Amino acid sequence: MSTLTIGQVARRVGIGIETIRFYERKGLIEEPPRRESGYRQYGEGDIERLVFIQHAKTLGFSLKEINELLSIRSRPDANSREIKEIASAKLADIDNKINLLKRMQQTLKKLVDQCPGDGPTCECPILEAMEMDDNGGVKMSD
Amino acid sequence: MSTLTIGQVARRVGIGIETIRFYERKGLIEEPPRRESGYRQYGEGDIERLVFIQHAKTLGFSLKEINELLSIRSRPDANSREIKEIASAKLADIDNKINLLKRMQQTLKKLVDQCPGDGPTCECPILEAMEMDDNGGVKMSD
DNA sequence: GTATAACCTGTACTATACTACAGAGTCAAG
DNA sequence: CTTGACTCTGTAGTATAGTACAGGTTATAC
Repeated sequence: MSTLTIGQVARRVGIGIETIRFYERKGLIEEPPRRESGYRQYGEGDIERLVFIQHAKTLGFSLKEINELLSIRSRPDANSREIKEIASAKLADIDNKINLLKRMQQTLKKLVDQCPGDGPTCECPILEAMEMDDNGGVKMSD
Repeated sequence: MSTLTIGQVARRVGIGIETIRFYERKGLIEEPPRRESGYRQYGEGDIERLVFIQHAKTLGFSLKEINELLSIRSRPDANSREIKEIASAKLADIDNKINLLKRMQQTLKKLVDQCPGDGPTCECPILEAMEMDDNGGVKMSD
């Protein structure tokens, strides 16, 4: 079985060398065997694991959560219910983030539309909204 | 004119004392005058400024951006166009974040729906999606 | 045989937004 | 006058996810 150096792995996965060592320190990937020189020796399994990490990241999982997913994945008696629960929680998480952002979007869009985009800032509805204690028709709280 | 201690300000605005000092260090609020003892003396203007900061935060502005908004606000010759530009940029920013999250949401929802929530993890479509190099109908890239 | 590319460890720094002390001094109530 | 609450400065830690060296060793190409 051929082995890969850290640089080859980095290029194949499309991440930085430092990132791989960082993941190792974080326990996301195992410490690989070393050559006599101390150089890390990786195999195809490490590539797969790193690709898994990248994919999980694009789905919104944090490194901590990815670590959990990985340890479930490597437990032979693991049930897919465990994975589904984590994924569902993440989905709820994403829903909440979207809702929060949508509220921000709505409020801000209203203010931007109201702003003439010219004239003194003392009449700017955007600033006014942020200055006001009780608010002129625009909700500011979460 | 009455003055307020940092603790009184913190209570009125609903933030921590340390946060106020942190904002001072960051230049978001000015260094207030001091009593002979060294105690900070705040006025109503400081309360308003801190409330402004809180409101801007709920609209999604970072402290750096809030600093910009504040400095524009305090410039007498400032034009509301400057504010509108910053707000529009932030709005575009929020739109992008929402779109990214929506893509995550879609992909993840599909996977969660496909997962039986029982059985071995080797058959879990969520894990499979993250493992695969080329993907089984589910897009993983941004 | 030498140049240089790649690798090693360890530490420190980036950004964001706080939060938590320690140790000392001050203020207000009883 | 004492006690406890409050405030001061300065430093360090939290979480997240890396990135960037310095200084030294090893591998590889010519």
